Amino acid sequence: MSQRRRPTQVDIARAAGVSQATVSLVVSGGPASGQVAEQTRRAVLDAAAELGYTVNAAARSLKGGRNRMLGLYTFEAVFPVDQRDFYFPFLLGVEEATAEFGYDLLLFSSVGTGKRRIYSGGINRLKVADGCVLLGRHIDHADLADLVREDFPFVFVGRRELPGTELSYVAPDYVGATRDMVRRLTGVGHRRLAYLRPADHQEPTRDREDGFRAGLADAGLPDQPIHEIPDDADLAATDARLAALLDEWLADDVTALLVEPSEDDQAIAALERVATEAGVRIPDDLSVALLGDPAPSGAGRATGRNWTRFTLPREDMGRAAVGLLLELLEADDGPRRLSVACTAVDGDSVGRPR
Amino acid sequence: MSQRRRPTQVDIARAAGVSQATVSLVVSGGPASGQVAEQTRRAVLDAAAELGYTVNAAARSLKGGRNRMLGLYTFEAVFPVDQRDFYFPFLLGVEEATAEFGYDLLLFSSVGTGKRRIYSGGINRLKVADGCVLLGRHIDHADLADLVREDFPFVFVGRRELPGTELSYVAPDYVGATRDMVRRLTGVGHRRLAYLRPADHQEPTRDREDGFRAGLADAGLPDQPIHEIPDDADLAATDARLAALLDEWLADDVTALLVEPSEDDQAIAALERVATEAGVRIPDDLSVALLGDPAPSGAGRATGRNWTRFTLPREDMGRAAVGLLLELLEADDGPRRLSVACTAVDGDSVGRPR
DNA sequence: TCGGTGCTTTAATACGTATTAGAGATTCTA
DNA sequence: TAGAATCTCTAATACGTATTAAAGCACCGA
Repeated sequence: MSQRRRPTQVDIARAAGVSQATVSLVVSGGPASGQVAEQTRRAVLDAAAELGYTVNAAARSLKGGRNRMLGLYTFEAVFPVDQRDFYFPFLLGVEEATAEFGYDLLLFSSVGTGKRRIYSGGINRLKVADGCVLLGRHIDHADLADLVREDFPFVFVGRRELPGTELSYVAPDYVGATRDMVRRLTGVGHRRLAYLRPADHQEPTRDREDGFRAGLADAGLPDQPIHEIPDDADLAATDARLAALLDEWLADDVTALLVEPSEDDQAIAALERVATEAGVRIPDDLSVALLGDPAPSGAGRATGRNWTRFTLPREDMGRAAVGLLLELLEADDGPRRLSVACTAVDGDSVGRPR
Repeated sequence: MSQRRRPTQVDIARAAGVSQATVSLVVSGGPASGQVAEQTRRAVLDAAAELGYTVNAAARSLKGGRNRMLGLYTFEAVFPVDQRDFYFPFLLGVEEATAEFGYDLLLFSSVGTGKRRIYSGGINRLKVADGCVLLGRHIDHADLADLVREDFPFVFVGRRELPGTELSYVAPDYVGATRDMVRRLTGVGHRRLAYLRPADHQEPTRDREDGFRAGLADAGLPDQPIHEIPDDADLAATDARLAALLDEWLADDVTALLVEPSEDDQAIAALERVATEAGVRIPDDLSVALLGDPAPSGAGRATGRNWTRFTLPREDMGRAAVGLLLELLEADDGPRRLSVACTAVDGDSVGRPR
């Protein structure tokens, strides 16, 4: 009646009067499946149906080395409230693509990992999955080095560089998106543009700068001013700096401004404040476009303004990362990179030049 | 340097000059772990760290050990757009609690499983996890029976009954929530209440009825009318039926109505239509409270009205399910049940009696 | 010195599957 | 009709782990 134990291939074999190997041949439907006589095949299938046989995933993985599981490792907690909105689309894309390909998704909790312990915690857990998608800003470089050294297949969401190695990642096409944004501004008549970026000079920032220059070149315009906002300055200092810049721009007939959002969006909030104070209306007196999404909990969102910007194709990036990872599993012949187009968002912060 | 194959306990054993069994004792940290000499333990740990050892989940499950992984199996896709809002909080709760207890979460993709195929898919994948949280409305009873028969630890989100067995689940406290809602209505002066429920007579429906009666008893009121709305009727029929009921209630001096949301919320939409047509204003002429959340994509939400209702503590339920599951893993001594309190939501569909 | 007593380690085994070399049986070829 | 070719099936094995009975060892009391 109700067995305590699930029926195995051995049970089926006994019932059908064949060997376990034959059962395996029939049910796994592998390449050698055709060599089984129709009559035998039928007997096995009948017995399997009769006993309610199902394959044991653990055993199959053990034998084959693959688990048909993809991991998602996040360097920060994905779910906490203030991050939820930002990370969810990535998660969504990863989950959908994973399911589509018939894999299961293993979410690794980095929460409370604190110290890296080899067995229970730490990066090694990842390896129960066939490969891993990595998500999050604040990478533990030691962990990352471990993964690379051990030749574990993984794909980053977002561009990552590790000196001396080639990582696989899916990155937004910041160059193209920025170029398009410039094109859009010049398209409505702007001829003097300024560009405001955080002080730290990572790749995403450099890419946007390249896009900025390319956009200007497209429009046959000369290079235009690029300004930095220190990330760690206090509010007052930021305001003062921006006020000075604003004067400079107005004096210089700048009619449009590109701003790269930083992690806290201080600059964006400050800009809104300073402009209001100086009687400069956006977009009437100055068009402003953001080169990316305002920070999820940052001031840029808090202002309530619907900024003209481009937005990360987060879901697509998640999906693409899974695709890349599966390629990597298929043939581990080197790192994979992929650029995904950003989506332009019409806001109300861009108009025609005065 | 970078091995192609993942190091196993045998590799560690060789490196540390001990046996595989010793390695297993050290790294699995089981009950007999203390019997290993400190010096040996250290040697093993060092070798493991050196080689980057990680346990093979498949092998461990096959053997019957624990993985510190909890599964989340959904009978429908959790993420598809139209369900996203509804299921997400459960997922959130499950994920948070899982992480809190230091487990990882394995999301099983039921997507595309369609027919239960004997070989690749099916319910048995679940067993790579230590236990499983089950989520979703449309259960495959055969799958469920399998799980029970095999004595696999799982906890349902939502009350489930399987004839002949005792399942573990976390369920909303419909009795208490309904009782509170009645109390609230009688508290503001209502003395004649009516109760509208779908035709199918599942436990959740029965619970609410019990709560209704209890609430009436609390207020010292006699039993009040209970009406059914057939679930499969067409729109016109539903409208006609409701119109008739509305007349009846008004003639009977009913001032407040309790409605149990059904899967498609036809009744709620119909109620709004019929009331408008008859010139009956909600809540001025008739107070209406929902005994639960309107269906995620149903008409009840579409009306745009902010119904006074109670809402499922979805996140709490997810968390509680994980807690129960961990208890179950600790001591498999029988099914566990838990009731979670619902949250009252102030809407604008309830007022004082006319 | 001998048997006993903790203490530490190991050999052996089972879990359920996929694969491979080859064994039997049957049919084809010359 | 012998030998080759073909068709079916099976025995044996490996995958990596947890568990258990027992082995080895040092130390102790008698």
